[in-house]
Amino acid sequence: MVFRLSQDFFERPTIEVCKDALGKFLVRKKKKETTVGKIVEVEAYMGPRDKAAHVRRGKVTKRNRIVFGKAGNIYIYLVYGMYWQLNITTEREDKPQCFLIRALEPIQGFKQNLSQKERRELANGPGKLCRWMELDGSFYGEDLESSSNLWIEERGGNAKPSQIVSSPRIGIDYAGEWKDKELRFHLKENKFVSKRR
DNA sequence: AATGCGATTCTCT
DNA sequence: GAGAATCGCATTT
Repeated sequence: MVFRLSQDFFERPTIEVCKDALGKFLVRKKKKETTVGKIVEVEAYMGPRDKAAHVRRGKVTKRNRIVFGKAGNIYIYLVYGMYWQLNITTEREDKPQCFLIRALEPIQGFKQNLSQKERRELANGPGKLCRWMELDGSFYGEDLESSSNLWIEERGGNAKPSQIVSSPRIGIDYAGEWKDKELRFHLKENKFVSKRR
């Protein structure tokens, strides 16, 4: 059975949401076609005490304000002047946390004559999956429970705990003692996880 | 008003 | 493995 995840899925402890998000399907309805990708890699950002998080120090800014809102909304921002990063808010308003989607296994919405390698390269990174699905700042604050353009589906079958691998997060070496915490989760031996270690 | 850099990716070596 | 691309935003002056 197939159904869209509602807010109560996201309004839970971020690490649980991360693990349960693996194996779910991100659906992006464009004007002419619909793209679908299986979520295979995510990272948790644990709020003000997390030195890698944008909400560290607990200060609300123009960029991070949506993280201080309710769960199940899109937090999307630009890094390095060119790459969008797709995050989803979790927990209640008093816990400004979120998770980053780092890689998708493309399921639908790409040329059928792609080579295995080309399909692997389509969404195996947080910037690349946004480029593929044409996600940008216009999606800031989008509500996954009610949006007609973007949502997450369960299609039966969740990832078993034995299939989930945890590791340190990517690209946050500045985060002090938070640098080594295993807050990155991906599906074991999945060929579509991002390259960087 | 100015500065410095990033939750990345690509190219070249 | 190193360096460039490229700009909005947070922080400092």
